[in-house]
Amino acid sequence: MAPANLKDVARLAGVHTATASRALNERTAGMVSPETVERVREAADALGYRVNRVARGLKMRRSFTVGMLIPDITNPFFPRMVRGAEDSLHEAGFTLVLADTDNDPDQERRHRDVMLERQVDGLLLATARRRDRVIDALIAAEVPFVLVNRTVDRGRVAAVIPDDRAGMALAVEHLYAQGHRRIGHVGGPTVTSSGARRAEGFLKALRARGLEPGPTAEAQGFTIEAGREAAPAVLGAAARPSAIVAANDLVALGVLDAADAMGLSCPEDVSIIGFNDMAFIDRLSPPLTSVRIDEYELGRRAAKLLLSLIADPSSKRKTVMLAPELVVRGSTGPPTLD
Amino acid sequence: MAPANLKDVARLAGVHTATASRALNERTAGMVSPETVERVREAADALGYRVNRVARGLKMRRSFTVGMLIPDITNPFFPRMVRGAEDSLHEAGFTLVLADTDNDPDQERRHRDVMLERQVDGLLLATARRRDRVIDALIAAEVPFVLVNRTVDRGRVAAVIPDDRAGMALAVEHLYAQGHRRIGHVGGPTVTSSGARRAEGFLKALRARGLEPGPTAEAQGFTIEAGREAAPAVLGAAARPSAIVAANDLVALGVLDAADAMGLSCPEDVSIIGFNDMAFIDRLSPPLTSVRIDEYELGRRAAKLLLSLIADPSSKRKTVMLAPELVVRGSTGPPTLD
DNA sequence: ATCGTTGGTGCAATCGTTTGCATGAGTGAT
DNA sequence: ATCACTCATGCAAACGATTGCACCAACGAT
Repeated sequence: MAPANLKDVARLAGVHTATASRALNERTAGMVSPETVERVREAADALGYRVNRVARGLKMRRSFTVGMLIPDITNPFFPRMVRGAEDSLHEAGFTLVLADTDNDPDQERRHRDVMLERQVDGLLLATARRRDRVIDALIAAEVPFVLVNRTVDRGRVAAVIPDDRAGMALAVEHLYAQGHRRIGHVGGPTVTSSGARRAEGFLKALRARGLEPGPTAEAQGFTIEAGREAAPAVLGAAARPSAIVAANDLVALGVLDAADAMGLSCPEDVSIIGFNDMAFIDRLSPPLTSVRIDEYELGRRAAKLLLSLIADPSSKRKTVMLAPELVVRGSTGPPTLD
Repeated sequence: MAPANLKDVARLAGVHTATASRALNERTAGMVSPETVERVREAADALGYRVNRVARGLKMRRSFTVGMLIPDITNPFFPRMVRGAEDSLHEAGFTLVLADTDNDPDQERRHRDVMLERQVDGLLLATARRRDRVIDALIAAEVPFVLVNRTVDRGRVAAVIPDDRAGMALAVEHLYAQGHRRIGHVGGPTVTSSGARRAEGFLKALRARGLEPGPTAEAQGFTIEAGREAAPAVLGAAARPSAIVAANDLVALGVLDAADAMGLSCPEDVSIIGFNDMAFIDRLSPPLTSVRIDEYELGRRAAKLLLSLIADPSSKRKTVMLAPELVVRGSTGPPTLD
């Protein structure tokens, strides 16, 4: 037996579908007499009526659905972010559609298109590159969207990102205070704002302390693997740094692996700092000192921003920066004198 | 300017919308002359036409959308599962709608309803309890669904779960081989099939070796916190076990914490085995010995099963069990003689 | 008694597709 | 030349809701 529709409810209640629709809708129930509302509600209950949101969406040209594109849910950085977004979305009656893109522009494009075809009311993107054609097209099409974690170089866009430069300053300051003077950096891909801004922030913080820039390298991705590959260039530099700031926690783990492979131990031979303070990073050996970003809040704020953009498309696109916080653990310590 | 619809395309190509629809659809393009198909395609390209899947879904009574309910994406067990499901779904042209329920039946019910209102073609549930009203309703409504990771006690349902009993046998055998004779268990909530089956499997494996059942306790959830709270009952038993098998990795971490708090070290004073072999569990200190479950495969198989159920609703509901594998690491070792 | 107002309801169009059926042109067999 | 078919296309009715507008009854004010 097919599920009941509005017409069935209306027939049972002895009213027109228009009246039934109004009676069932919070916003319009005031137009209908209280007795009728009651009668319609009873009929709906009796039939187990549930509104068909697809039909409603077609008519209202609003799907109450938001798409979210992330590189990879399997990367422990993202789940908290997704959860933050999901929670505020649900609170507002929206549904989340999720897709992973593996940082592949083709996949991003494809998923973006499918989501638009599904008439999502807006998009949450954690996949931005500094120059991003996928995003340019979104701007051109005037689709409401908010960038999360990463942003683009130019154009007024809505974004919620960590204060990357401030985070790097915290990291460098901590190492400086512990006595480190030769500090290296294993950065992330500079095609992303996180990679670029963190590298900049690192250099700026060094300069602020009057230190020479230490050896740096660029990891090809924000992954353990990429960190492992990039690290030797820094660890093996002529004047080996006594400390390394990594672009994020996964890269830091890669650096840790590389150090291990070179027979260097952490923090005795080299201190290492990560970025994000991912889940479980505190239980590794050694527990990683990291620049904490509230990932949940990142997602939550982005969703809220998107909702306001959807409600009022003419509202100002703004970039929100979340303040980082340093969490000191076992992977950093004073340099060994030599 | 509103995005182009089929009528616009048809007008530009000089044909009826029906013809345009057929021309653009792979399946029906054969009904239309090749020249017309070409003309319609060009018109569609020129206008940047994208099909409105909401409208299509309404007409076809198929949304090509699948809902997935999980307890909490933030729990490192789930991301790989979600990813597995997502990948096979996308491959088949379906979209994934995700929701977290925090193991709260009310939330499960609410999300289930919203998803049905959104006309999802089927549901993937990682939230099952052994007796589950939410699921009973799904059966009654004849909605295609597949359970993942956990299943229900009765009724023919489609499910993809790990072979919990076999997994526990692997764990117990390993400990036995290392010389352990007094083995305890910190189980998960027995309202779930995982909790119940693993506890059963544990006892059965002991009996198979002719061992007395060691001390056991039931954690209130599959979390570190719950493991920490339940562990003392086992660790503090009159005859302290030399090894403990935990219901999953998070519970194992809780047990580890509790042991630590009691001044016991692992694996010297007590060996600990987890279940699932979650991401990063190999990098903790000590690296956890665990019963490996292929989480990605769990999600992938469940999605495939669901797709076949959607394609043919009358097809047989079957339970697929995935074989576990033991991964031995630093948290287990021979018992210390005393 | 008349008129304007208000409140409740119904009518019908509409959102953008898909699809069963009708139609008409062209083709080949008889 | 006729008939039966096939092929390509158009027509119009859905799918299940929402909503602007029209309508009508009741009511209070003058």
